[in-house]
Amino acid sequence: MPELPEVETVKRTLNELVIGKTIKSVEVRWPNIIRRPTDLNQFKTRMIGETLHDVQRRGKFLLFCYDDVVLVSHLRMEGRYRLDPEQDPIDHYTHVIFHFTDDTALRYRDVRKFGTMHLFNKGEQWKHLPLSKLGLEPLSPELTTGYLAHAFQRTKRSIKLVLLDQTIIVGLGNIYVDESLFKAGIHPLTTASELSEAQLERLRKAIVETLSDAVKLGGSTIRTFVNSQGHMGLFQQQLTVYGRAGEPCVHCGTSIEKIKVGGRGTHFCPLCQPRGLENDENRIDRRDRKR
DNA sequence: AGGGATACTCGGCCGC
DNA sequence: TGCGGCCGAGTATCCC
Repeated sequence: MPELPEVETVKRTLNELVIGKTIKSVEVRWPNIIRRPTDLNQFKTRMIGETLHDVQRRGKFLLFCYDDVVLVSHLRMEGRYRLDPEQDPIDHYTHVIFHFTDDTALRYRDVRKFGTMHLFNKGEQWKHLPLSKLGLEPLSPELTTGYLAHAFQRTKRSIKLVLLDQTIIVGLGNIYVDESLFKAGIHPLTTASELSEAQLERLRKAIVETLSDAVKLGGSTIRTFVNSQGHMGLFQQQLTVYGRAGEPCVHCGTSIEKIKVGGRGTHFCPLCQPRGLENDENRIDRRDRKR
C-alpha cells in the first residue's frame, strides 16, 4: 500500500527509466481508472506526441509532466508501473499502457483496479481535485509544531484519523501513522486538539524521522510493493508496531495491541503509548521496565 | 456552514 | 469446494 516513501521510490525509479520518451499511443483496458477527462478518447489522443520531461510527487500522487499535459496518477493499494519491451506478454492485471516511440511501453498494473489517473493541461492540475486540497508535505520545513497546533486546534477527531487526513499533512497512510505515533509515544485515540506542546514536537519529529528512514530504505514491502525496477523496499524490517499485533514491544516487551480506529486496523503499544495526559518523565520511566 | 460519518470502488484472501 | 465478509485510499455524498 504505497504511502509517501513508496511513491517517492517509484518516482525516483521512473525518473531513471522513462525521461525523454515520446508517447506513440495510449491503450486503456479498464476505463474506470481514468477519471479525467471523462471522454476516454480525449484522454488517449491528448497524450500522443507528448514527451515526458519529469516525474514528480505530491503526497501519494505521481505527476508525469509532459510538454503540454500532466498526468496525475494515484497507485492506491497495489498500483505499479513497469517499463517493458513491446513484445513482452501482457497479463490481465495490466489496465493502462503508454506506448512510446522507441518500442518500449510503460505499463500500469493494479490487481484491485483501485488506482486513478487524471489528465490536465500543464499548470491546471493544482486548481482541481485531486491535488487542490492537499495539505503540507511532511518533509518540508513548513511542517512546524505551530502548523500542527493550528491544524488540530478545533477538531474532536483522534490523532490517528487526523494524520490520515490528506488535507492537513500528505503522504501518511496506515503504516506510517502507526509507526510515527509509536515513535512519538502517543496513543492513536488521543483527541488531536488535546495534544500538549511537547507531544506535538515529538510527533513532528517522529513523522519526519520515520518517513526519512523509510525513503532511505526504498519504502516498505507489505504484501506486494516493488519499485518500477522490480526491487522490494526494505523498511518493513524496521516496522515496530504495524503488522505486529501480539508480538512484544521493542521497547518494553508488552504485547502490541490491534484495534479499529475509523475502520482502520491500528497497532500500538499500550504501555509506551498511554492515553490521556501524561508527562514525558512517566513515559520514559515505563520504557524498559518489562524488558 | 462545515465537520464528521458513511458509501463506494475492487478482488485476493480468510474462515466457516 | 463454495461463499459471504473483510480490507483499504481517497473522493462523493449525506447528515446533523
